[in-house]
Amino acid sequence: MKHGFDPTIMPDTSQDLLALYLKRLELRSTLGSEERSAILSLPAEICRVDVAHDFVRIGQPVDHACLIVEGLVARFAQLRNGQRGIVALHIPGDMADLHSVVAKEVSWALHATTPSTIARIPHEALRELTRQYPAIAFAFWRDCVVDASVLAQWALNLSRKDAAARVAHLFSEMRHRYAAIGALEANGIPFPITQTNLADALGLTSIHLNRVLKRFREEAIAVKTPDKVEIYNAPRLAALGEFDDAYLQCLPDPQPAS
Amino acid sequence: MKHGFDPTIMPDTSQDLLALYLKRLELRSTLGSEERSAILSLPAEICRVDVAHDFVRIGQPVDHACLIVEGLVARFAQLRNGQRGIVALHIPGDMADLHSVVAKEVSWALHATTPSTIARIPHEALRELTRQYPAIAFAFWRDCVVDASVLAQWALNLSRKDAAARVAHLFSEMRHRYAAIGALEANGIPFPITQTNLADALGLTSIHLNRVLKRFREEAIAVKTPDKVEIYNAPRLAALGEFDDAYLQCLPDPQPAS
DNA sequence: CGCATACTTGAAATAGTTCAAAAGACGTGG
DNA sequence: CCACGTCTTTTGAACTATTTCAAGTATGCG
Repeated sequence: MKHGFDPTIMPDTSQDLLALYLKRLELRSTLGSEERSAILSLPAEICRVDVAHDFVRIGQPVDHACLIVEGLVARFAQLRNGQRGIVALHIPGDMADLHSVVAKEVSWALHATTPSTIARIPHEALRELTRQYPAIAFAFWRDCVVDASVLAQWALNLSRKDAAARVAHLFSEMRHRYAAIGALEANGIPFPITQTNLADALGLTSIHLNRVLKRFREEAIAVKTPDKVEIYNAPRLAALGEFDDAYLQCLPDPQPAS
Repeated sequence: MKHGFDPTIMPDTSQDLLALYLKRLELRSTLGSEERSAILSLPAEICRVDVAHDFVRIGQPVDHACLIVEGLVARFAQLRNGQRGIVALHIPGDMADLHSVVAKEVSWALHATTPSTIARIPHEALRELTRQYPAIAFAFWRDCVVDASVLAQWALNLSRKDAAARVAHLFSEMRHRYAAIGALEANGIPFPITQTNLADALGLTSIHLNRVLKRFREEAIAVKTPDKVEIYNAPRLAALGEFDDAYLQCLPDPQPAS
């Protein structure tokens, strides 16, 4: 396991995985039946990835994109000098590095914050689909644009909001995204990440984040446990973080997943 | 001029504009001769835009993308409550809102920080090109990905660097980008932006930015004037900002424009 | 049971903000 | 061409959010 992979191939479940991804695409794009079945026929190789392990590294050439099937994955931007920071978090259904299909060079790392499952989809298969179906090309391109939109929102948070608002915004965003894939839990969301990693993503020290979390706990707004965030006052959280879901650009809404 | 436009059509120069854009695309993508001439045949409507005026507004439906021909344009992310901040700066040759070709909703505003010239290219023409030429679809998609890469880098700057490093990084980035379009001046770069707007983009108060600029002036690193930045010590600036051009993802380099 | 990692808390230091105000640039109309 | 108002830049001083340093308490794993 020198790459941190356990590249067990499980072809019988790949339909399910791709259905997950298809559902994700259809959150934002309209596809015809031919295009749908083309997506569902993509080849996929399932891997388990270790926690705290970069399964995509800077500089390393890649010939596949990673669909998150289960778990939580952090995307790190990294400078040549090694300095790095989390710039995005990916949940099941996200194709974490769709960018790599068209990017010359991988300029980020992917890292599981909890033991996770990913599906590796060959770039060439994705490219072939975009050549055959312009609608799929648009859907991929659009998903990259939404990813950029999330990033822009995040830059806005970092530059203008204080610590509490940033935490509140991120919790609200994750809540919205988990809701979109039908994974809201009774009173909260899965969020298996350490305070250290969370602080990194938020541009805070873990010490300061800890104090903010303490405040949220004391004021019964939200409680972070190792694996999840229990949200007791979602409206308050959204207000604190000045959260507005427009930037996630979902389609009018095909009814909330029951 | 109720829209702040002066929609003078100058068809005779549109070849030049599109050549500018083609050159930009070819910085990162390889195109065949058929594709090249398709780009050069795009329809374009030239407009002058007033300084300090949003020529693309949130919510406003758009049916065209804006190619910056001359000047400097800021992209603002904006919340529904009106709070906004600069998340990107665009120089000539940039298609500032290529995203809008595939985005359902425009979630940012474009605003000229100096009197500028833009060319409006109809979405439908751009879409038609991507349907006909997969290579062009890849090139557009790739440019959006690079835009996201710049944004990720910027998020990293905001979350981990102090004021001086952020200023130094932005100056270094702009220098690199102006160099790529062959617009480096003798001892500096064009940068027609007020300290207030620059501070906004950097996530600083204009007061603090002013003190950083003073320091750079005193230490003979760089001097900001209303219209430009004179750079006296580019290596120092790059080191201070820990600038590493990899994220701009240009191709191996077709020789620096003389 | 012991070691490593994650979390929590306190106190001191500081980068950056806020408030306040003056001095310089620039265009407009008298 | 000068006076005026507006906008930008510059500077000072007080304040505060966040970091840094330091230490202690849980928690989980071999």
